[in-house]
Amino acid sequence: MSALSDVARLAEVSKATASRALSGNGYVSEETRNRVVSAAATMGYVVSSNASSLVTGSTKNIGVVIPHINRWYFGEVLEGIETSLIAEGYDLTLYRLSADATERRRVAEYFLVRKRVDAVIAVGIELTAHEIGLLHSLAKPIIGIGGQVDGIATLSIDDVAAAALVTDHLISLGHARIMHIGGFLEDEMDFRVHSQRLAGYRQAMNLAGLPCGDELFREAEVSMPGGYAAGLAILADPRTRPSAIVAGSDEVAIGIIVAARQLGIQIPAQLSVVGIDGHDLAPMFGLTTLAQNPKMQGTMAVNLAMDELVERPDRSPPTWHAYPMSLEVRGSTTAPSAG
Amino acid sequence: MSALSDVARLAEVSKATASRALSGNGYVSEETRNRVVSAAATMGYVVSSNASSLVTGSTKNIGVVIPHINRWYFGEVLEGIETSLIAEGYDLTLYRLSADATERRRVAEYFLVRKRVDAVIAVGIELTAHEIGLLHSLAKPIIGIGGQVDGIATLSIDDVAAAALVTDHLISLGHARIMHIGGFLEDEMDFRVHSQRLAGYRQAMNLAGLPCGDELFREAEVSMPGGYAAGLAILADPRTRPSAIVAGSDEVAIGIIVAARQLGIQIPAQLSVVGIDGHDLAPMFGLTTLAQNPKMQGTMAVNLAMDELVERPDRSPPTWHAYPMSLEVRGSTTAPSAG
DNA sequence: CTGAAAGCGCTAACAT
DNA sequence: ATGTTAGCGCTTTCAG
Repeated sequence: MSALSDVARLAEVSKATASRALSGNGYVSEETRNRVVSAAATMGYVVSSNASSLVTGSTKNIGVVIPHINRWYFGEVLEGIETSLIAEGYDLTLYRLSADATERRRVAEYFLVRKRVDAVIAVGIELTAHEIGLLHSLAKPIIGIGGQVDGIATLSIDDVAAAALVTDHLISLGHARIMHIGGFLEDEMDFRVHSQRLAGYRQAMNLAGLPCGDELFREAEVSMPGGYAAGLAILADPRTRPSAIVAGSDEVAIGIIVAARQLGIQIPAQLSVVGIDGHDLAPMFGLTTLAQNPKMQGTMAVNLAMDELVERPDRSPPTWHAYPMSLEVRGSTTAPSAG
Repeated sequence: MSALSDVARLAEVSKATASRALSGNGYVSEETRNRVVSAAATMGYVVSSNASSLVTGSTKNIGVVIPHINRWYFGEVLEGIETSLIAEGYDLTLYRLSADATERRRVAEYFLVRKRVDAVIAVGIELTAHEIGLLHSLAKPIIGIGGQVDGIATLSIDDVAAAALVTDHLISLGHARIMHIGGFLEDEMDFRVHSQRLAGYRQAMNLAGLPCGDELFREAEVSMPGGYAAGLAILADPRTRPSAIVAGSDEVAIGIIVAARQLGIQIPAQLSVVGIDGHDLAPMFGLTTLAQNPKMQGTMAVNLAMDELVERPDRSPPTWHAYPMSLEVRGSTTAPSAG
């Protein structure tokens, strides 16, 4: 496990010159550089990031805090982050944050603060003022994905508008009895995504003068089995069945579709279902969805983090970054046979 | 950003004593320890892992190398790893390894060697002899999940036996025309999982004296859309349609089921499908599967890594770890109406 | 039980 | 353009 001093000795230069030659900081003659580089190569030398970080203060490592790994949206975001980070020469240290308050404190106060990371990307997690203060006091950039938080730059779609958009789509097809099956409103971790989508649905329904009371809303676990269970429960009775459903997420929507098909309900002839996300399984299930690109969100978050790292290592006023991708309804839903 | 010296000053002890009090190494009187600990608490002191690692050589960080993040199996394994690692007080640095050789080299030789990690867990990736030699020469434990590799401890199911088991299950139900839809055999990253499962299928078919030629095998992308596309292509023509399918993975199996249902094929009356994995969506799609528990595999890999870290920091002969969980067929498939 | 001192491997002034 | 020097923040002998 050779050290810089070994390389320097072999190349017959000082440690300082070897360091400059390898890192590219400072003047080194072409010839010495070559000598050092090839010396390093023959010895299989790689810098100790610990030693380097200790003196420079930069770790070339970014912490990603995320509530789930194996849910489609989060997996996509994570992949996007990973790809962009590697391309920038950064490592990614992963912290899955559960809803458990104790564990959360531990991650925030202990793991993230150990000088391990240069910046933090929080996905789908509404950081507390205390957590943000902590990171801010360490002059560590924080980027949020999936919602808005005071004091930090965040990247998100407008969930209210998105839900309103898909609801409008169903209304324009002539549906009148439209249900919303969304996520549990008390899910404490996220950026109120579920309640905002519910609000968007209700906003569109109210504007159209259509009913959207509690009997037309149901909470489900944000997953295919969650949507499936809700679908079975709701669609079994033909008399109370809605003609269309706005699902809180594509995973829920797909679960509903599977349940509907199992009950012998024709889609879209007897039931229209729309979701939000742009899940790659949407075409396979004939799902109409409002497409966003979570992988791209991950990439953008990395870019944002890089900007903050480079341009404002000192704290300056935070910016709100609206998610600039265009959202468009993908897939089509024919008009209902019975309104 | 207080340092140990600040804590020491506040507690009116030396840096050495403060270090001992906080880390628990060495003798410190109860009273001094309390003084130091409370001083640290009031200052919000957290050790610099860089400085600490630099002198101890241990990073309390484990590198996880994985080919995909957003595929069910890999996501589950990753979650298991993450949970267990956090519980052990370790961080997890994530490296997604693509099939691209250049990128792979870079990750292996650069990222993993920078003294950032104490050990490596490779999931679904067949490390090359060179890569293993590299890690070995650094005395870094490596654990593999999902296959076997000479020279390192690995955790895996017996893919041949698993595929034979589900195939036998179909044979015992009276099926004679059984197809296998598996992954691309040339997928260079993995531990030959696909070819081993194909071998297991053929072994069982041969033993039963049933045909299993090339016309009964088809490669598909290991995903739901991959299985869906293969299913549509294969099941469209009733004359060539098999009565049962052994899918290479549950995701493929679910894709096939969705395709079959879309084609109006009754499952299991007209077609039986079995998979391997124990996907949590299996019940929802009425899929019979051979259950393993990838999340548990992740946990076990962490335990294994911990053992190696603690018990043999020096290199000693590697062990093969067969995956000890019992595999059982879950779900049921009724007998075929037409053999 | 506690303190002084050395040094992990590197980078960044400061000299030359 | 290169070398010398002084730490980065911590752990760990070695004394006491």
